[in-house]
Amino acid sequence: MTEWEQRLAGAGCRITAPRRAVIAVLMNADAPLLPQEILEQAQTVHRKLGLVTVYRTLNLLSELSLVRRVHREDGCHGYLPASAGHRHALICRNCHRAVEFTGHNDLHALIERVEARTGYRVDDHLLQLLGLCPHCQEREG
Amino acid sequence: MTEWEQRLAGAGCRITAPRRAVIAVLMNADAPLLPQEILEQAQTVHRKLGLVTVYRTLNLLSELSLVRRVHREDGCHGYLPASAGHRHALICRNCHRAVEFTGHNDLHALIERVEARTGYRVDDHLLQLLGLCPHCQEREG
DNA sequence: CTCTTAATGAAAAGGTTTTTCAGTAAAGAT
DNA sequence: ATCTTTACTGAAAAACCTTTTCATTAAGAG
Ligand SMILES: [Mn+2]
Ligand SMILES: [Mn+2]
Ligand SMILES: [Zn+2]
Ligand SMILES: [Zn+2]
Repeated sequence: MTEWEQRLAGAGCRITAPRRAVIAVLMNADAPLLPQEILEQAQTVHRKLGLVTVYRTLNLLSELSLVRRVHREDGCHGYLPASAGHRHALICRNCHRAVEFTGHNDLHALIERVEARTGYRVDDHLLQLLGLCPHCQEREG
Repeated sequence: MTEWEQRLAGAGCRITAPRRAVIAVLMNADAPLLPQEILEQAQTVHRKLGLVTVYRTLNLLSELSLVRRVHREDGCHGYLPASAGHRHALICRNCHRAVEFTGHNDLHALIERVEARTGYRVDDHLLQLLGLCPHCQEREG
């Protein structure tokens, strides 16, 4: 039983074959995957898997903070395995490989300045970085 | 002729009644508007306006950096009038009133640290803050 | 093994955004 | 003011993405 499956079980959820197939695909993903892409890859393991179950499993894994949802310019949402704690995603705009980073200090300072200037109280944020990974820099430069 | 209309004309675009209606709504917006909301408000000025033209005008205004697109948790995109330069949006999660802020210094420092740690070259980012505006803090606290 | 009910998949619905295309009107030329 | 060109428009349809519904299945406790 993987760590993710233990977390599911701990939350009172059943460990089913469809969920295992989705988890197997997501756990090793190094780029954000769309629900449709997850379906196609996971169906090689569990042929009967349906797209609805992919969406339901993604919602479940998101609630457990096992995956992170990233916003794409085209309006779709991709999903990545998430380390524990509050992290953000940096995504290669060429090969889409993603890494996580913590922006805690700089972001906290920024948020305090903005709060002081605007009078707003900030309690959440959305931060994603986009660029070229080392590999794609070589191929392009 | 408004400033926005001058920018459109300068880009070689025609100033039409549908576009004027969309612009009139967006120019004075203080919260992100959905295309459907823009349609409804703009139709009080130009009855025949269609949703397709709202989308087309939003793309046009985005390209000219006259409006900024904000990402909503529900997956839709709202649109706000945008000041010149690179700004970000801070949105009240209660009344949705939005203000802009510049995150230049803190964000630049953060990005340099992330570049050094990951080897990625960062060339774009997505940052939005969410919280309570002063008005809604009073009503809630 | 039996039982309960959470979970599943197919189909349908819901919602947003884009494409198509025939008709319209903006704006430069006459 | 009228003509001409063609960018622009709106209705309809298509293309997507995501959620809801509901009859069926199977996980896992007892
Ligand atoms: Mn988004
Ligand atoms: Mn953060
Ligand atoms: Zn790359
Ligand atoms: Zn507010």
